[in-house]
Amino acid sequence: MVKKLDENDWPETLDHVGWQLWQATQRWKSELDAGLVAAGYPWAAEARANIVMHVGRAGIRQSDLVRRMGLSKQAVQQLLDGLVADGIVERKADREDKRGRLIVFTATGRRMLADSNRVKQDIEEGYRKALGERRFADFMAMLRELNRRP
Amino acid sequence: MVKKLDENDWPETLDHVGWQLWQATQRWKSELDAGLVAAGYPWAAEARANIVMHVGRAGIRQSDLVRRMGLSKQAVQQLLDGLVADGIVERKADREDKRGRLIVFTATGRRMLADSNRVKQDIEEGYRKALGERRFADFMAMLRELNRRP
DNA sequence: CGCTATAGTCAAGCTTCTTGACCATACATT
DNA sequence: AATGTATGGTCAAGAAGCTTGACTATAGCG
Repeated sequence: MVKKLDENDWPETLDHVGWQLWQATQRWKSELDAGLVAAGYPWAAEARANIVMHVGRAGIRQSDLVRRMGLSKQAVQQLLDGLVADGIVERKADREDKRGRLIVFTATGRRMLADSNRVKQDIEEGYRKALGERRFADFMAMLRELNRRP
Repeated sequence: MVKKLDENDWPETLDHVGWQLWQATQRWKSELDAGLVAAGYPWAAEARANIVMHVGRAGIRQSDLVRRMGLSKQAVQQLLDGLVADGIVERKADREDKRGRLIVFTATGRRMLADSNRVKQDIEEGYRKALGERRFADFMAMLRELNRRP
């Protein structure tokens, strides 16, 4: 008979904020991936898809992407190469800085943005249902507070 | 003059649960890494360090690690190889299942576990201070609720 | 003007994780 | 007991993801 591990059998070290946060994030990400794959973006689970959520209607600077994502600029560059090849974004010259490149959505990209917003709303809906409107609002407020700390 | 992006200038798509969760998790992880590096484990930021927090005093099955970490069994195996080489854990035969291998801490590993628990408590202390005891408890409760959903 | 910081590119390589093929033990069915 | 299938683990090869190093071009400051 194989010993079955149950909830209380796990090592005591495990129940801390970090683990709970990690689990929640993993879960959110995999729900997003599943939703986008279902919406017709089979590569949604790949690394370059992470960039999409950082590009707004106004476009974003490559160097700002680097800061937001916590990756090297070369990594971001490579991920962007992929998205450009997919026809999701394109690099435009930045008028205010000749060194810069502005990343903007193509028509396909705008469609994907809309789709992914829809998926995100669906996921969030699940959170609201689980916690209730009021507590969900509190939850978000606390997350923002934690992330804003110096 | 380079255009400076401020808080309100970010694309509207960004302020969702997933992003906040991702940020919080990243931050927690990097605080843990920094703490462990400071405590004398220079490889704390590397992938194999993630395993340590899953090994309790009683040890854990390799296959249970696989389930908990969301990686392939081969990946877990490789990470474990690293930890064994570091002298942090060892593989023992599992008496209840001759196929299984039990991952247990060495003396060095137990020391690291203690150190990392200390670091985690310090980090959590920061969260408690930021939110207050009461709200932090709520926060954890909500995280657990979200993670327990079917 | 010259100096330093910033934005981006190209190339090479390491780390991390995956897939595929495989062996041994366990468990269920008959 | 005999057989089939699921589970636990290993070995090997390779793809994905990210890094470091070396370089070019523009910006901004003294």
